[in-house]
Amino acid sequence: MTTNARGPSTRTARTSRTSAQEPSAAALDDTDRKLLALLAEDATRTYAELGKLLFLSAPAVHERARRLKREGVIKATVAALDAAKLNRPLLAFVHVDTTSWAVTRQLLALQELSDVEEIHTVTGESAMLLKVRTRDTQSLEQLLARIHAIEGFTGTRSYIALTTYLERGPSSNL
Amino acid sequence: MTTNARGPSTRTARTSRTSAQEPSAAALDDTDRKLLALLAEDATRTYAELGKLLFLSAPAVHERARRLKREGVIKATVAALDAAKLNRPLLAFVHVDTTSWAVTRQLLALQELSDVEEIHTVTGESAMLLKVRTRDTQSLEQLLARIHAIEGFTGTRSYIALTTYLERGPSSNL
DNA sequence: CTTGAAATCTTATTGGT
DNA sequence: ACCAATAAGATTTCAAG
Repeated sequence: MTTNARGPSTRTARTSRTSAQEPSAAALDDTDRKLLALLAEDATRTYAELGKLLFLSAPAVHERARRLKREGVIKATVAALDAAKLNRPLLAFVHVDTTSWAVTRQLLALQELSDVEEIHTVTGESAMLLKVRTRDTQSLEQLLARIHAIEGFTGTRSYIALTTYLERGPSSNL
Repeated sequence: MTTNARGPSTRTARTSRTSAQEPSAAALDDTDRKLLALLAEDATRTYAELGKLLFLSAPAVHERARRLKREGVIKATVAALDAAKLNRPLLAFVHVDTTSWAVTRQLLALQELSDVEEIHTVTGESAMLLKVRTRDTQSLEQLLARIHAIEGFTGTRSYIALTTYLERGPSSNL
């Protein structure tokens, strides 16, 4: 009988149907979450390196990664670009107050603009929230002018970011 | 003499010093921007495939990608995770009104929480803006309670996202 | 799941145009 | 600056325990 240094009773939570998860939520064990955290930080690591960090073999890591991609937990592997280096140092959050929800469709046309990073409908006094990144204040003004050209909203309020202390994607809890 | 189908006079804007760019901005030509857009969308493509799309050879693409990483335009290559699959379906933007800037330091401790995705100081009536993603409204309430435990702020206003129509990172203009 | 190994593909480099 | 070809390395897949 061989002693297993990395835990003989590693239960896989995936196979246990103890609690019915929400429809869109995936069943993940601690190793999955640790792997996701590592890949969310740097996806260029080799499976051998990941295996070392996770105390697993390379093929095992590969299989997990494949499953997570297939299940959609990993949506994509993308390059994270530096906005400042792309001549977009000005980050702003724009609240758009609309009178009717019909205006929403008009605002969706803004996703064509590369200045616009996020478009959400939100609760509260404003109906929509935009995260935009422009070259300078003039570019921001042009964008606001374009929004103002659309009929059916009360106005906009812009919050310009002075310093960004943290900016990352969704991370797994562990 | 051979006819070059992909444009014989492809000027490289990199070598021309026509306009003094801002210190942190990198000099990029159209091919660079197109490459960045492709990598920002899907970084798992092979250099051969990228070469096809850019009408370049694999080594040429590789050299450009290497330079862009070295210059910091490409900060990292990361896995984009699905927040809903990670049991974080609730997205909210929290405006924090503070009386003094000294409170900023306290709020920076929040970056330890995996719920918090972004922390900015902003102009306008509120001093700080947080982008948070929680499992449910109760988790959001706990987070807000933690913020309220800090002294020296007027209050918070939360905007809960109902639908996210667009969410992407910084993209290159072309 | 692990180990080991083989096949395939990608990446990195060299020299040449 | 790009291309072609080579060399090196990684990923992926398979088999056996």
